[in-house]
Amino acid sequence: MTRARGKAPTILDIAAEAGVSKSAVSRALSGQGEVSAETREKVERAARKLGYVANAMARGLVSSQTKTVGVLLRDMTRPFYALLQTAMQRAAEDRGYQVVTATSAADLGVADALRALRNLVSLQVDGLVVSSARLPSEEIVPFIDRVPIVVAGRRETSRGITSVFCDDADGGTVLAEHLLQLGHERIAVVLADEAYSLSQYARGFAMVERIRAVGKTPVVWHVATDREATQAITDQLDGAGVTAIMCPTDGSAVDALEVLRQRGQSAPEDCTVTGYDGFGPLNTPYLGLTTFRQPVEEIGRTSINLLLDKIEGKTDQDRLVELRGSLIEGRTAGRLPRLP
Amino acid sequence: MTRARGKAPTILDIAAEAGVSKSAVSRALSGQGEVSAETREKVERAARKLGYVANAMARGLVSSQTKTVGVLLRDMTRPFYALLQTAMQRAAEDRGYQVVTATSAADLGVADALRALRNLVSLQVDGLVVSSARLPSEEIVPFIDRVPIVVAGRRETSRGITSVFCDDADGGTVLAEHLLQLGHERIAVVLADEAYSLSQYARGFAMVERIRAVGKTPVVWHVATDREATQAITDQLDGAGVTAIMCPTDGSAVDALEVLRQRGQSAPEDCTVTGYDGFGPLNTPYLGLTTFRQPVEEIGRTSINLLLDKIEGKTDQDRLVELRGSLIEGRTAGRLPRLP
DNA sequence: CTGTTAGCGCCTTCAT
DNA sequence: ATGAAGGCGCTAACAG
Repeated sequence: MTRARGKAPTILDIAAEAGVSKSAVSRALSGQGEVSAETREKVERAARKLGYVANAMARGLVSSQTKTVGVLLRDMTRPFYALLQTAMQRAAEDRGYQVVTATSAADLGVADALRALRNLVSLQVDGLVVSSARLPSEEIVPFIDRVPIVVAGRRETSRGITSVFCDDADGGTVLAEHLLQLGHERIAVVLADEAYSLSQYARGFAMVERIRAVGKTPVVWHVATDREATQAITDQLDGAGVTAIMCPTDGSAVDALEVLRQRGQSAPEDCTVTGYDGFGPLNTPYLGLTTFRQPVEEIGRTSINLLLDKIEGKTDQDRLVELRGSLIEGRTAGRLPRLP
Repeated sequence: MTRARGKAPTILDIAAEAGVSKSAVSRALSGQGEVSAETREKVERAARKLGYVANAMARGLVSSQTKTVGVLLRDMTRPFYALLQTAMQRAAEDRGYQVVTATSAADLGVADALRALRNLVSLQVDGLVVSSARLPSEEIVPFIDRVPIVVAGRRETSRGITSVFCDDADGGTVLAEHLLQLGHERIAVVLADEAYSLSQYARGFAMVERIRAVGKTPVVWHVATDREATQAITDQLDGAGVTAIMCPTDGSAVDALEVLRQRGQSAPEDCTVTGYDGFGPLNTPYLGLTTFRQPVEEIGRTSINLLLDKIEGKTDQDRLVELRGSLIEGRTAGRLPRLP
């Protein structure tokens, strides 16, 4: 029942049209090898006329390089990954590579991630950027001697893997320090489960550590994921006597603000609230979140550049690149407010 | 300088390892054709042992179908496209297809979009979903008899193209009607340029129309893009005497709220504000935006399903699928407030 | 049920 | 500078 689709023209069709051999066409179109100006001209006209588009499969099959890098992302609906993707795309494009992205709809489970990874490898990508805080490194290792790999967004020390990530400990420490400077004595930290996100856990852990380091006792509210912050805060805010709530993401910080709002309270008058991320739609002056900005774009750009350097043999070294973010002083954190 | 990368094993290696012919291997691994349980067993063991991953290029070259659909998106940093991507990914996965996404970093210009489109075609995708409100249909047409195409997010009437989109006129009308019901007499509409976004323009236009239809005069503030709403509102709010501002997106609605906040005002007490989209991080009860929700997930899912139906020859018909969203009554719109 | 054979579209020596 | 020929890894007819 399908409408007859015109078979895509091949170099043979062009060769016939232009009255030259297929190798001449190949040379003219790929830019490799010598061709006379006249031949090139004829070939190009024929190609345009027939609407020729090279078959990347056939090309990749013989040349065993596809000028394509595979990117495995955890979940595109999170601004972090969306921005990462965009930054990578741009960086790759600048160096003449194409990006093929694989994601699972929801959070990528290990099995899904592996399948996606195999698909990418199957597509003969020249390199791989893996950014899925959940995929254990053991699963990645089997691929490292088949294709260069860069892990983005988390520290990865396996031999043969370069990783680019943000120093979560630094961010958590800086934020906690900021609140301590503001005079807060009793601070709640919403701590996400390690299994859910290494990064969220790391930054929260650093906050806790920093608060302890100055002799104060943090109030730790464990949550499975940052999306459950609302529930945790609602349940435990009363009587906790905290003057500040530190959240693992900007999204959960907004949730915290909502809990306060429902009680007729607001930040920072009644309680200080901090987030973490500093990008995306929530990064708006209207909300004015006090948060820590992750250098997403830089992570993306750096990842791609290091990967392409590896692919092109410009370097043989694995590296650990740790990027730092910066504190954003918004309006949701203030000096120690009156205690209830 | 590159570390020697182990050549990927081919079916020949597996055939040797398993002691069978390469076609037996092909049959066993691809699931096509009959194979004895014993052979299959041997082959699978060998494949696992050697870490075999099929070469999608070779496979696609001969079978001329790749079980891959290409998706061209305008800009991944916008939640709309990110969510669309995710929904498509999920739908495709459910039917055994892989999604290859192409985007430009910034807004996809026509030239970029075309290049990306060619790349996708070059990869021999079995079908294409195009979602770039800017790419003129003339540019798409040349591809329609090479590969099935679905346009997502905008109405497209060219022969051979199925399109799935949201009824922006309906959304704009519903929102405007809502405000009129609330008693607003003088309403500002922030209208984005048609060249920038057909959708944003269409919904704004519908708002204007609806307001006129009941004999009132809308105050139209033209902007090049929704991202410039802050400037436009700041410049023109004073003395405009409006009691409500209708914005083309939720992002710009938040910008409007910020303009009010800087004047010590707020919605809906001093001025009603509405957005448009109803998804992503801004869709949070804390903001409580009165807005119109676009059925992004549904657009994505439907697009993929229609595309795959076309690919698999289940249908030969082009369709125009118009989906409807729904009004979200938040807290930023209220009854006619006191006039200043 | 299995092995043999012929390409898929392209690039790449090798002659010319 | 150009054409002829071989093969990349795989599937899909064929025979057996």
